[in-house]
Amino acid sequence: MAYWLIKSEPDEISFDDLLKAPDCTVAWFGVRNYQARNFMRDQMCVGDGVLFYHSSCAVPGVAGIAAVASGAYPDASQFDLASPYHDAKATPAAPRWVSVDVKALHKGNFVSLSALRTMASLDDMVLLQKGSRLSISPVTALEWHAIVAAVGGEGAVDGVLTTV
DNA sequence: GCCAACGTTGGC
DNA sequence: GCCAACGTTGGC
Repeated sequence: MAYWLIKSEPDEISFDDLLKAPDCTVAWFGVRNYQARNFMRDQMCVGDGVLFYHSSCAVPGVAGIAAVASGAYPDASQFDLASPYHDAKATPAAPRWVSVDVKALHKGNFVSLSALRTMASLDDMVLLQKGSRLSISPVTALEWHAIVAAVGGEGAVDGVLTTV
């Protein structure tokens, strides 16, 4: 059982989009960073908790709580010539990039980046470190519980995430 | 739009 | 394997 924060530009996929999707689930594709890929490929498990973060927008912050809903599988967009995520060096026999499915669990309070920065328990959070650009970053249990409490999602999340 | 920080590429 | 140049991220 692990916890993660994933960044999305809300213009591309917002937390509301996730809630509107079938089964509140979307494929998380387009990650083109090796460290983030390795987290998905090697460590993410079904039932892990996910903080869904809106980046590159007017008010960045945690927009909702989600869960990992699949193991890693090849990201189809790497083979798609028409996709901005196409990768000429990837082949179906030797894929480079992976996706996981992400399922929305609860939308509560929006917790802005500036609010996160005021929370003492988050001083060491990867997201808040200077120059941190990882689109997927690990979250400690302490950080998870502090942010879920700020979102107001304890009830909705309790018992939903599985123990792996 | 600016710019700091970081990742990737490619020549040597 | 070094490292300069370049591209990207993302807050402001």
